[in-house]
Amino acid sequence: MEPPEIDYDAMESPSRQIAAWIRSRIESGDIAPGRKIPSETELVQAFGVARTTARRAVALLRDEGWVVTVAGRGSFAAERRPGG
Amino acid sequence: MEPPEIDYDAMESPSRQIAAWIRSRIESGDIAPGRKIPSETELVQAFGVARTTARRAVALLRDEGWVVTVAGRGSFAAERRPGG
DNA sequence: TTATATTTGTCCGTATGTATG
DNA sequence: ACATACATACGGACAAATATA
Repeated sequence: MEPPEIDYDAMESPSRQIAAWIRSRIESGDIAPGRKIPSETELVQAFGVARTTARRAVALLRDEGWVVTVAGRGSFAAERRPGG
Repeated sequence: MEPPEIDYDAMESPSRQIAAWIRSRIESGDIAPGRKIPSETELVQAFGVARTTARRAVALLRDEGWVVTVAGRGSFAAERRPGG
């Protein structure tokens, strides 16, 4: 699935737009539970954003319970949906 | 028994996946107490990983008490299970 | 004793990925 | 945006321990 372009005129921040895209991939099953989501570097390249922005997007998903982060390895789709 | 393929997108690191495979062989009795586990070189060939990774897998099992290592000879399934 | 092969031990450096300040 | 640290993996080189011919 191709990442959408960031809309810098939108009310939603770039980091939230990226988070929403990853979240939709998890919800649709494109990224199955326990599977790796794109790395920060890959998000930077795919969306053309700063690393900080990519990190914030992943942090949002982590705070929401959508992903689990393992230091040195990456972030992975949670085994169960938040509130599931 | 054929070694499983390493899943590089899984949450579990390659070294832990290899350790889990060896551990299961010991637990099932496939590798009896005192018997030799695969050498680092054999693990490298079987899983297609670097020796560093194979060594880490064995080190994990050693730390957990599943195997005993003898320099120049190899690693062997412990006589008794960890915590047994 | 010497030589060779196997296996583990110990370094080196490079790359990737996340954590923290 | 940057620097540093940590975790993990890859690849290579050589040493030490062990076993066998």
